[in-house]
Amino acid sequence: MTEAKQTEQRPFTPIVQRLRAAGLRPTSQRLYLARLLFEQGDRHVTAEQLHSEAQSARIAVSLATVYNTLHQFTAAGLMRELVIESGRSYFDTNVTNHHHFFFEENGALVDIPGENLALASVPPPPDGTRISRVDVVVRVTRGK
Amino acid sequence: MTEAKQTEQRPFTPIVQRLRAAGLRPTSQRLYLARLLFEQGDRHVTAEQLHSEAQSARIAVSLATVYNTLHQFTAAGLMRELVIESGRSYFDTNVTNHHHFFFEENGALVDIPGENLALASVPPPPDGTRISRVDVVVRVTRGK
DNA sequence: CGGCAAGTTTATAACTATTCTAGAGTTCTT
DNA sequence: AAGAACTCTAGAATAGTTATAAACTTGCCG
Repeated sequence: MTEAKQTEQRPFTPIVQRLRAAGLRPTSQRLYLARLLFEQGDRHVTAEQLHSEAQSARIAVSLATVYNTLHQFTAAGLMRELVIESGRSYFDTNVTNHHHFFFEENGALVDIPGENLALASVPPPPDGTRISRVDVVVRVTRGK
Repeated sequence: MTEAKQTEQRPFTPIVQRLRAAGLRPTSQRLYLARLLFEQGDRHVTAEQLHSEAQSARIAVSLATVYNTLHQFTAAGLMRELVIESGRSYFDTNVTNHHHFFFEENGALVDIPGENLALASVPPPPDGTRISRVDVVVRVTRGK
């Protein structure tokens, strides 16, 4: 069994390190969720989506843990939370500078790389404050 | 009573017309809410806020009606709905082209006039779609 | 005006996404 | 190996919002 465990665990190594660096214990739930999140390119998921994806993959993890984990990953800077529609939060695995297309008909999100959308001028933040982030959402609908 | 009613009703006239133009019957609930919304400059309110404001002003209107009214006004183009934080919607009485500062510490919203924030380039929308709106949220925190 | 159809309001129940709770289980350190 | 700290979980609780169905208004027609 030791052998099987090792080959199974090898892909976790880099993730274990990311979690440790973020001050999070590498529990099995976090590791499995991290793999779902970070090993297939940039993703935009809701907690419910990720939970049912985990279920399908036979990963035993409760919905509460999915929420906790998404928030911890977000706090650690591994993800970013996006709120676009009332009633649900998306979590984005792409934490580089970028923006989004939002498809109003089906709620889908697609990245717009930072270099494809330029802000010519942003007004100075009010006194005593600083800009923590600028979010641009380009809403699109079906139509000519 | 007729006299008092008339002087009291006069300020409603322009609003009555706006509602009629939008295909909405000018009921007393809609008229009172419209006055709260449109007679004090640009506003960003949540349904709960508007409801308690109405209560303070001794306007008998249920929370359900506040929600209905805000949605109807939004559908009629008199307002715009903004979603920035999970769990609550803001309704904005300013429907001209503009964006927002969002104060992360207290959830306040402040308008940025359209001419103060320029988008140098927006990528073309995916095939078969068109841009219905671009929302820019500049998040600010307390700090130097 | 009188009265009917269509539209509106309301209290309340229902719902959805999310957070909380407290006890059981896991991980880390020594 | 053992205790402390942390984490997970089922289920209850919460918040904001939407649905329901009955009562009430409004607009319209004669």
